[in-house]
Amino acid sequence: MAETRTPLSRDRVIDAALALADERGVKALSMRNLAEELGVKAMSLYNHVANKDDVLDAITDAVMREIAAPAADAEWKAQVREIAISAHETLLRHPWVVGLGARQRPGPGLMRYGDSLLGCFRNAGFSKELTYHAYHVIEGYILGYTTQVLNFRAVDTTQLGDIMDRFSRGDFADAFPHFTEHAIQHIEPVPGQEDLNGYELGLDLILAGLEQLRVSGSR
Amino acid sequence: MAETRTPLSRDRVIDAALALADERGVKALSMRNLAEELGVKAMSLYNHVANKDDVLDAITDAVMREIAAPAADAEWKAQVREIAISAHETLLRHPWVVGLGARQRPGPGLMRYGDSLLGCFRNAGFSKELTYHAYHVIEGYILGYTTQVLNFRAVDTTQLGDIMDRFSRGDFADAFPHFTEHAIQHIEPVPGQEDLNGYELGLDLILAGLEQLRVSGSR
DNA sequence: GCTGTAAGCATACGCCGTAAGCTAAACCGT
DNA sequence: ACGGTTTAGCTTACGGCGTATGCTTACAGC
Repeated sequence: MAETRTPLSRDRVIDAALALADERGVKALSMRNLAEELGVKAMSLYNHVANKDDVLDAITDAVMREIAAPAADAEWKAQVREIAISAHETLLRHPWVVGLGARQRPGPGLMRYGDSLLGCFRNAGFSKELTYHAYHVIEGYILGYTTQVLNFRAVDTTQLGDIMDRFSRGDFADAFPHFTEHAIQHIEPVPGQEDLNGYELGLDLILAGLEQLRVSGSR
Repeated sequence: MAETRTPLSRDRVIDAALALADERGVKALSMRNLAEELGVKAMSLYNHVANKDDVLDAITDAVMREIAAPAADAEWKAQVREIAISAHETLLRHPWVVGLGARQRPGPGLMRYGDSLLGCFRNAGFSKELTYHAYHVIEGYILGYTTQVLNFRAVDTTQLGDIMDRFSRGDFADAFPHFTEHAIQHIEPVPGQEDLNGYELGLDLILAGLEQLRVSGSR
């Protein structure tokens, strides 16, 4: 009978946008596609969101909310480790987030995430100044390492195993032997190579370094 | 008289594209704008480049060529340090590069850069496996930390000191005290806070950690 | 001088974000 | 019950984008 469809709302728009970005990539997230997904025309969306940037801000912040908060009673390194691993996994699950760059203003999701990370340091006795830098170091590492993993995945998804062939064939071995060696490690992982997780290796090394600064540090 | 303009060439197109991206941002780098900059119509560019992605690949690789190669006789940590700092500065000089993500195929500039970095590790006695991970860790850190700095700059350039006011006023202090504290450190740097360079602090901490793995490491 | 080829150009297609104004339905105080 | 106001959604349109297609012009080699 009456084909009454549920009306739009900001939340429905944002949810659909997040799903669309996850399923078809951020490039397919246009206002027209998003509207179609909702059975509506593009301009109708503007009754519920300010503009596309507003949508991007909102879905980014929604992703940040997925990052785990640490167990409150754990030791600081374990807490930061948990957050960092959860952030890594979350950003891998929504590969388009890191490509968006920083959205204009921090939303509540980002603030909650940042606050819990910063809290780990402060509660462990890190000084204000050291916390400031420790936060940037960890954040940089999480963001950068994750971006690299995603970049690599995006490249080999997009056809072009032919560049891999060129490495395997040794086309660049004379000019760039180390780079060739590295490329081949990517192409033909040796058994056991991925046993030790590169992300956690770097993470633990940073945590150990920060611990040293903490105990040594009036700073 | 004969207003004979110098003809187009791939290099002229790429050079102009790099200049345009630096001067007006990557958003202004459209085929139409680029053509106009060269006194030509958009489609003429396609006689010299395959498509826009080709242009982006090329200017990205050109930037990579600016990163310094390390002094050959230095100790490995000093070498990696020099590369990492040069990479950081180079990427800050061309703020659009990190926003482009990984281009499809590595060009000679990236290969030379990667090869010299990997060479530092291999020549210092790092095993193949440890080098593989050390490279990712350092690369991730460089990329991520630099991206953060650029994100922060982009945000405060784009108007919106009003969000800063909200932090200064303490609007979020109850819900997110640590994040508020951190935001205020950004807004009102304490004298001496920037004396210690956060980037180098994290970098040295990673280098020290890698050194430990190197000496301890059969890995 | 003729001809083949390459460089530059004009036009056009299907995308994009969104400004402006329209219509129809829902809600309101009376 | 009714008139007026608000709202949600739609239509149309503008100026931008990357680039496919096919034309014209100029020059190179014979």
